[in-house]
Amino acid sequence: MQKQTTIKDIALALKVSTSTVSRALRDASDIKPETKEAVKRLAEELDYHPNRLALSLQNRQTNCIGVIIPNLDYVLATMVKGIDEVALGAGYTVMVCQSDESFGREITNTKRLMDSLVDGFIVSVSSETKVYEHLKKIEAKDTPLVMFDRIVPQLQVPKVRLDNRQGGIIATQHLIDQGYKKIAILAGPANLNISNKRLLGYTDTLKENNLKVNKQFIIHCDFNQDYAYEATKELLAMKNRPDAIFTISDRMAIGAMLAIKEKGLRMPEDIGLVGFNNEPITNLVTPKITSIEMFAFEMGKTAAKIFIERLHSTEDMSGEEIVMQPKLVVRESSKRFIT
Amino acid sequence: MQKQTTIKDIALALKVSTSTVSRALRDASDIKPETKEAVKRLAEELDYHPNRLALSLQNRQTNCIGVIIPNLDYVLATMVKGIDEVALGAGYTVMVCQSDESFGREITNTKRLMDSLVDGFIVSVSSETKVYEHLKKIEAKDTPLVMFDRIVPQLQVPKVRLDNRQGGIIATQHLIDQGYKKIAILAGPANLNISNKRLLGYTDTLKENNLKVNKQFIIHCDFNQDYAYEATKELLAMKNRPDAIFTISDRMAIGAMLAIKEKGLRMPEDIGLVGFNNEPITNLVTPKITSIEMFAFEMGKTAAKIFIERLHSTEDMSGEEIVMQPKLVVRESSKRFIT
DNA sequence: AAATGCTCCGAGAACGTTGCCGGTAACGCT
DNA sequence: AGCGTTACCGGCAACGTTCTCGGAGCATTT
Repeated sequence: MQKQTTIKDIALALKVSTSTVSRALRDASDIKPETKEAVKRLAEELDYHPNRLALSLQNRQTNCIGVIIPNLDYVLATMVKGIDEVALGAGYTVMVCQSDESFGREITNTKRLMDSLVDGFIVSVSSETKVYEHLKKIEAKDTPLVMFDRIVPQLQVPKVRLDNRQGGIIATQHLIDQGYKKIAILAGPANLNISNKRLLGYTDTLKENNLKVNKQFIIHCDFNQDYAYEATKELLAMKNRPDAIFTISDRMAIGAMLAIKEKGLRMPEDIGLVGFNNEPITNLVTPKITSIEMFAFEMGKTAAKIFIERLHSTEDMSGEEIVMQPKLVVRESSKRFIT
Repeated sequence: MQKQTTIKDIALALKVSTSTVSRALRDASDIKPETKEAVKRLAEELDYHPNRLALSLQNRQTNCIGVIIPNLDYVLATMVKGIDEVALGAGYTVMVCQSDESFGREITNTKRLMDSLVDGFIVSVSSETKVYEHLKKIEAKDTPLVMFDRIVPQLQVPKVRLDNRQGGIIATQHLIDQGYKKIAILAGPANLNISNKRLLGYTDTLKENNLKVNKQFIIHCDFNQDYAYEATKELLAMKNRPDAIFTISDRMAIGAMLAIKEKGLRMPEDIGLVGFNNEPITNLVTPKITSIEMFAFEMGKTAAKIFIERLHSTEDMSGEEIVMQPKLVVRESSKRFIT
């Protein structure tokens, strides 16, 4: 394709060896100032750029980070931005690959990047991922791997995650404090750790408050507005319907909201609603939706920092786990009492 | 870092040459079936993966596409998804780099990827980009470059874009048809082509309908909810305020909506509002916002297709320009009459 | 019996760069 | 005069892969 100018071209033109050119360009010692100047001038003139491929092949590092994420929704995009910021600052380029919530594509992506294209991975698993051989293989090859947000607890790698149980707790406790008694939860995919931890926070809080845990009120469904809409319709059709719904994402909260409105119920009077992620949209719909802030940008930055630390440190960091605290943001959809 | 198994390891173990191993792995001819089998078995056993770096260095192609985008909002994320889909299918990996609307970072990103890391670029410029030397340099080096969405007309490269003028026309004509007479426009950054083309459609349509173009009603501001909010407040504070606002993005429409609501005006009765992009949020707020669908996913797919075509074709494609037609989606914020 | 053809394989160069080693010249010191 | 030191530079190997070329060994043809 393109005829790149190489170190050889410069060497030939200046009648010196490639070694000398290399030295000059790298500001190494052992070089006469005049030669250095001449080389640099010609390099500038010919618009020389070092071939990163050759460099990487030689010193076995690419200065690239592979970021595998399930999609590019608001939260993930924000996290990626955080990763990007730190990575760029540290001289790394990130390769973002979406698995599109597909296990198969997650595997394809990791495999492709594994072949010496990246120095390591920052991963958040897809909702389909139930088996982790591809991730184990990464660490088995001594390639740094850091997980964030949708982590896999049983893997011995550094992790950055939200205190999801705590998120479930503060959401549920808030609803209870507002006088709701029959609280349903739209939990995410059952094999996702974040789902289960938020669900755990929910059940624990119910028990804590001596409220019955009703299995019918626990619904697992995809992170998807439409599924949430359907699930909510079913919930509301019950003879003994819930008087509050806690959804594990804002997208699902939107779906729930649509179903609630369609049914003609008022929020927060007839039914309470709490989402998760604190996306901007929660502040724009009517009623505004109470949600849980998870500091996505910070989480992305932290993940990248940990990754770079892992990359340069020789000691074992597999136990490292950074847990961020969520924060309740109360809005109209659940505020019955003035507190 | 990791001790990769190479073709050499296999050769050594099997007491054959690396050439033979290479042949076996590539299913080349000139190889005895038994040898091939043996090599393949051992490769499997040792979990051999070819070093993409070495391959790329050798045949001067990386099978990577550099995608430079200004941010990762809904529209761009959707486009990236489209690019991803086509690229993956064609055996390419994409490197997504956000310039974060910063000219400096756009340059950094292109430079970094230029150094033999990608086979070419798919680019949408930042809102700060007013000079295009970095993009010219790409094509000067015979590296394929395709622009999409936020294109630069004066560059001789294949382009995929929306018919932005047409978008401006249908939005403005719709408002006129609904009886609005004093239509303001929140245009984007003045140096962005998409802004000016949508603006052009707006002014042309006003003239077409014998309506006066009021310079005070044309406001350039960033693609930003807050700026749009402020700008709208100013518009509404005029003695002779507009009775409709056309914003060049939905994010700006949201900002405008907030200002309108704050002022106590009703949509569509007191004032009409039309956005651009047809993001899901337009359908969720109250009132639902009329918008222009731009088929972002399709545009992403097309850009990737054109890119791959450009990559493999020898003939000049610099004149290629694919123009997609926008579509008006009428919602509550502008519908005064039943049509 | 010699020539030809086929099947299979190895050696070596190349891609662009750096690291290591060695070498030459000039200089100062005993 | 001989030696060590310094400053500067070139040669070569290596990173992992493929490509081109040139065989060796054997069977078939003339």
